Amino acid sequence: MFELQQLQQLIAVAEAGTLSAAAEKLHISQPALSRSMQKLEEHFEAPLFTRTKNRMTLNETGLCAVQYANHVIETATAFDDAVHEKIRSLTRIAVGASAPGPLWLLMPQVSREAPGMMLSSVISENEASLESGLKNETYRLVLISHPIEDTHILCKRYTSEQLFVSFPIGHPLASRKGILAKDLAGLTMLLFSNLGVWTHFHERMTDTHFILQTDRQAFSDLVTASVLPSFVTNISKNNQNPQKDRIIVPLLDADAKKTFYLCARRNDKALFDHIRPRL
Amino acid sequence: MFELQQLQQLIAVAEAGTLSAAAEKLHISQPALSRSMQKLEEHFEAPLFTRTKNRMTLNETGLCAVQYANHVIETATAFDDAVHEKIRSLTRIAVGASAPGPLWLLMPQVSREAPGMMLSSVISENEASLESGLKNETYRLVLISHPIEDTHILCKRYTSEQLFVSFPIGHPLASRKGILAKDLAGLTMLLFSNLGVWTHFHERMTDTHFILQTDRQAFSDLVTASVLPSFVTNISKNNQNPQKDRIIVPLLDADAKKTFYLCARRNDKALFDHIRPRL
DNA sequence: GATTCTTACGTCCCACGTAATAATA
DNA sequence: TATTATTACGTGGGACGTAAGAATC
Repeated sequence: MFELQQLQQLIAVAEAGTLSAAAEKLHISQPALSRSMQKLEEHFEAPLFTRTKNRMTLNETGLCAVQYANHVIETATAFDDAVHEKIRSLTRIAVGASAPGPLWLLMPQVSREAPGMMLSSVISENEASLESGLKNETYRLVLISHPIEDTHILCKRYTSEQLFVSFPIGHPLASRKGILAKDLAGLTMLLFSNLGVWTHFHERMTDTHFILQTDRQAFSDLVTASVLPSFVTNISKNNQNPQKDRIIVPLLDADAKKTFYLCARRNDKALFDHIRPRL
Repeated sequence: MFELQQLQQLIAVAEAGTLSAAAEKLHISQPALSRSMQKLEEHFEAPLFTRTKNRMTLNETGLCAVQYANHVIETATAFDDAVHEKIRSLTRIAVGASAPGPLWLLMPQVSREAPGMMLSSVISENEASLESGLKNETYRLVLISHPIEDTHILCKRYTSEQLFVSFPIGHPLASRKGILAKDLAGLTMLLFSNLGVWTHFHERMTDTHFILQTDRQAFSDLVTASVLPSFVTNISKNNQNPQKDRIIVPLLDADAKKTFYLCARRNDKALFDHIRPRL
């Protein structure tokens, strides 16, 4: 049987036009490539090139072979990719979530339940894409703010997250027992980006000015260093170093509290069951 | 890149169940196969088998790989076949004819015009299949008893063939200047098989008894040795050793004379034009 | 003379088979 | 004990690169 390498070389020669150029592209010597093509011709017991003394051109057979060779290489590459992807899917747990907070709770638990596995996570405000990502095996676990009704999907309440506003001591609103989003009109606030579905909450607050920070550490430093109010949740309060000199006031709007659901495919029941809700 | 051979080996292992059995089937040693599979695993940087001390079983990745590997091998085999077929079609001239006589005239001409090419010929009474065979490149040349009207097909009168009956000297009908098929009613005749469209002629002669001979030499010997009448044509007269002690009488039926047309695809004009009609 | 392909030649690596090892049924 | 897979080891063939040759532009 011929070798895949020979087909790749044949294609390279067809693309480069000359043996020399193809050999250079393939990082082998011209004689090596010459012999390799001769071997291929021996295999087929027919010439693939018309040869003059210092020129080699694909003949009709060769052109036909190049066409098919491309197809073979494509198939072989697809094989390679598919197996690698299979391996990745068996050694990696991808988690999708529509908010960072619940994800902070979940990831350590997954890590504990699946030691040695590579973990990756994605935050997206698009819960429909997370749901379809779960179904098409892009994600093994998904956290979203509504349950999925589907016989192939396992789903349970995982945790709830409540928004607060963090004011510096002495801020006019710091003394309130609770406030509404509209009370923040006219203020300038610090906002961490990539907040998943929470994005929808502050998108409605068109009268408040937000300074967006994409870097988590920079955001944290800014909060401590400035007197600007920022958002906090019941989860982020516990997961980050506590902010001194700050008063936390709950947001009373209906959509300032969300329940997140953990979802997995039915065939992943073992992993799903091992992960305890954090209510 | 991995090797096609490794994929074939992987498939063999999957089918055989054990390395030993697969190695035997592949005519290589167990250690060689063991190492080859290890190489494949190295390539993927992941195990394809679950191993106990004296047992090797495909794991989920391996099973997945086997599936895809089958597809790759199929594609590679198709490539091999396609190129070989291309080579065959470029080194062989297949001729289809609806009668042996005109073919006897044609083949030496083709041989002279295409030296070094492999020649093959088929005789068929089904002229429609010959025509479609020409169009789908099964045949490069076709001889049939009617012209083809098609812009993609070249067609010209090639030769005519006239039937005679060969009688031994002294036969009651031997003195006739000409006879009709119905005059042969009640006689027993020698008939060579595989006569293409001429088959239709003697199929109508239900009152004549035919002794069929499939072997050309045996037929010839029988004609010389027996006193039975047989068919002859203007072409076979010249192409075979002349029959001593025989009188030849022309058949006067309308369909005892046929004109044969040489047909080729338009893109084959060079070959077509080089072949002179034999009228 | 520069380019291009082929042939010749020497080298080195790799894949093989044999043999030995280890574990299991 | 027979079967099965892996490891160790020595060998031979093959593919490579360098160098030389031949022909063309």
